[in-house]
Amino acid sequence: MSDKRERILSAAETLIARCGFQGMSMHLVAQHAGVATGTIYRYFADKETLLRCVHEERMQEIGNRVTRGLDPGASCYDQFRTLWLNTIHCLLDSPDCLLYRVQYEASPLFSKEEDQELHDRYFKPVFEFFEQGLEEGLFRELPAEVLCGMTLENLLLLTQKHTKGRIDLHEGLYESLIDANWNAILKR
Amino acid sequence: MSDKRERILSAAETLIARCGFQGMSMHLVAQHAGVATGTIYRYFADKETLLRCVHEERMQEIGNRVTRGLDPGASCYDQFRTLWLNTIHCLLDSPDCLLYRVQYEASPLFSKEEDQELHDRYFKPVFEFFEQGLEEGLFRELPAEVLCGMTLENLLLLTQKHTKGRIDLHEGLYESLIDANWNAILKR
Amino acid sequence: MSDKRERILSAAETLIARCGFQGMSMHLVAQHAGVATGTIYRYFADKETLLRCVHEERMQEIGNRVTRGLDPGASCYDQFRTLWLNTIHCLLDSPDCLLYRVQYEASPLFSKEEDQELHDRYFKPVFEFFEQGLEEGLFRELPAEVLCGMTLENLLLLTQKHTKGRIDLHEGLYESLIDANWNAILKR
Amino acid sequence: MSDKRERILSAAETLIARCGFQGMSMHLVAQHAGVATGTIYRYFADKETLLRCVHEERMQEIGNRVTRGLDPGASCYDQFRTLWLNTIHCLLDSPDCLLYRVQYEASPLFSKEEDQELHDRYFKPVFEFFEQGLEEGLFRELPAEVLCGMTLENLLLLTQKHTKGRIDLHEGLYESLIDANWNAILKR
DNA sequence: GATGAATGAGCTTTCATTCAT
DNA sequence: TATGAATGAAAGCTCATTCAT
Repeated sequence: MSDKRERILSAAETLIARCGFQGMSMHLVAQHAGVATGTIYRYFADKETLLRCVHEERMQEIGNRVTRGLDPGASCYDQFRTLWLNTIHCLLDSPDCLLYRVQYEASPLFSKEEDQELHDRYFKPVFEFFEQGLEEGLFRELPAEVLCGMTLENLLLLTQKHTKGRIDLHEGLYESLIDANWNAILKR
Repeated sequence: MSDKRERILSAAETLIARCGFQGMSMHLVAQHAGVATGTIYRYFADKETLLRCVHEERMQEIGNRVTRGLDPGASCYDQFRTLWLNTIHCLLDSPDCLLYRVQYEASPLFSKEEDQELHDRYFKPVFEFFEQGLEEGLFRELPAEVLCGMTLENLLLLTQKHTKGRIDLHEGLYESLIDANWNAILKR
Repeated sequence: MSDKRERILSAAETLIARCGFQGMSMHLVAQHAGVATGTIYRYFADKETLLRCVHEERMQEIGNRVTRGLDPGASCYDQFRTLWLNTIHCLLDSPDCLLYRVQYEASPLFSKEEDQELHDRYFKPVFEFFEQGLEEGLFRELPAEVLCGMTLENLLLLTQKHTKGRIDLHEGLYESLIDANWNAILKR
Repeated sequence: MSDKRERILSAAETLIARCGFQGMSMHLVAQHAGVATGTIYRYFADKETLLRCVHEERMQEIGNRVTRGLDPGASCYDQFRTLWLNTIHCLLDSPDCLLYRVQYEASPLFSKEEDQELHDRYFKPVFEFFEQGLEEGLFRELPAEVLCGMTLENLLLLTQKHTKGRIDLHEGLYESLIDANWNAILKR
């Protein structure tokens, strides 16, 4: 039953976040998942493959959460709010995912091509939103990737600071932050 | 002679950048530094300590580069431009440093307290700048850490995208980016 | 149905020849035989037993081929020719079999007693031939095993050299080789 | 001190002979040699390299023993006797070496080219002897490799039978065996 | 101080064998 | 009977660390 596959993936994610990429030993993953070491290899060819699968699964999940409820017919600003709030909720809910992603992308496993493909697959609606705003002449003439980086991925840094305890990201700040990010990309 | 200490630190730095956090073995460091394996342990208690020292060195260097030429007497906007340009140059010059930092901060070595201390020590002028702007009522009423995150650390993401080849960060974009970041934090 | 037993034995044989003694995994055998892993254990107690059975099958087959067409009523020299030609044809036809046997006999599986028994069972006519020649006073007074070793098993070495490409064993050499081997054992 | 290298090689050889090629684990080798597992890897890159080194060392040793005291000025028959006696003594003295060699040559490690090179290096005088006999018109017109196989390597089989307890190779048989082998290759 | 050979715990991975279905 | 997912001992190998020189 694929229940085991899930448990292995989940155990791997947790351990990477907790012990770092190096600290994630297959033995530990097996223990946390409640299976024998050999069992992991029934589901994943090797450690690298397991790591890649964790990555892809998480990317998909994040993509889904960030674009949830996005209505292409709504006003540009409303769509922006939806994306922004989805993003911050997603990031605050699963801080492990941050630690994991950052390590994955810094590791030798990571390849530009694969990354591009995953983004295209799971974050397409996000980029389409920014492209649309550009076409309407609403946003600064900067690549959609840049606009996205300055307003949404940006939140990765803030939530990391929050997790580290250096800032306190409470709801009271959201409106000001949304406004700040919106003003950053608005054409003047 | 502390010449050896320097060579060890430098070798470690190079190896982390080249082979990743995991690829940096003490044996390799010794070889690159031209010393015996055991010699490293005269200068650093263990691998963890060596890694921490490399980290601190890097933080100091980056702090220096980012605040270089910052004139507290200049106009707020001019100071902002200086910080912004210093930051982007620093990040584009040493993309390895990004990969390194990200791995370090995600690793179990990293502690909030130590991190706070390093920031206080090496990035004080940066935070003082934002504090000053806040006092003058020029910036949005958000924590200095947040303002800094949205405008300078923000560039970490953009340069990472640049390195990955997903955007092209040429000088032609700088003015628009500075303007975007400046507008983000300006009180309205 | 014992059809499965046959398929398992055959798969094992093929795999040993192709991948070597070490490369033969039970899983692979099962796959090649088109049965489940566990099924093998219905027919053979364990890997060792399977290996022993493959060995015995091979010995029997070789025994059959070597003694094929041997006529106890024919002249001693004619019988010798028959054995010699059968042997070289058998060895050249299945060079894998050599590699297999050599590995088997060198392995801890191999026991003197078992080996003796197999020889008695499958190569009896060969030894009887040499015994008969001895009784007739035709051959040197050496143990039949020695006579056989010097003239027939001997060919194992030559065919191995042939397989390794160090000599070229073409039919043109056969008469001279038969003559050489015959002269070796002839009493003078 | 290279004392350890010797101990490791020797332990490996013994274990291969005793437990078979597969039974020789690096852990066991380390134990028998009285060193730590990691120590083996200071002297040999990996298991394969260790195995190759054992092979080469033994080939050299056997080459030396077989050609010991060979006098190119002596009569052809005397030289033959020297080679023959050297060979049988060498083979009977170190039966491990047989088990080892046979397994090595049957393994995937073995390459024709490497084998050829080792033979050229360590058994040159043996082949030169047979070549000389051929030039003098003394021997049958068969490749030197074949003549050597029929008379000397041939003894490998006999000593194996001896070790297995199927024949008893005592000195009383030597003269008859030498004569048999000599007659086999002599031109008539 | 400096060396680097030696250590051995710990890593990833394989595979003969079992057993619930 | 037959299955094949699951097991876990054991394999080859690495590397942070020590210590006799």
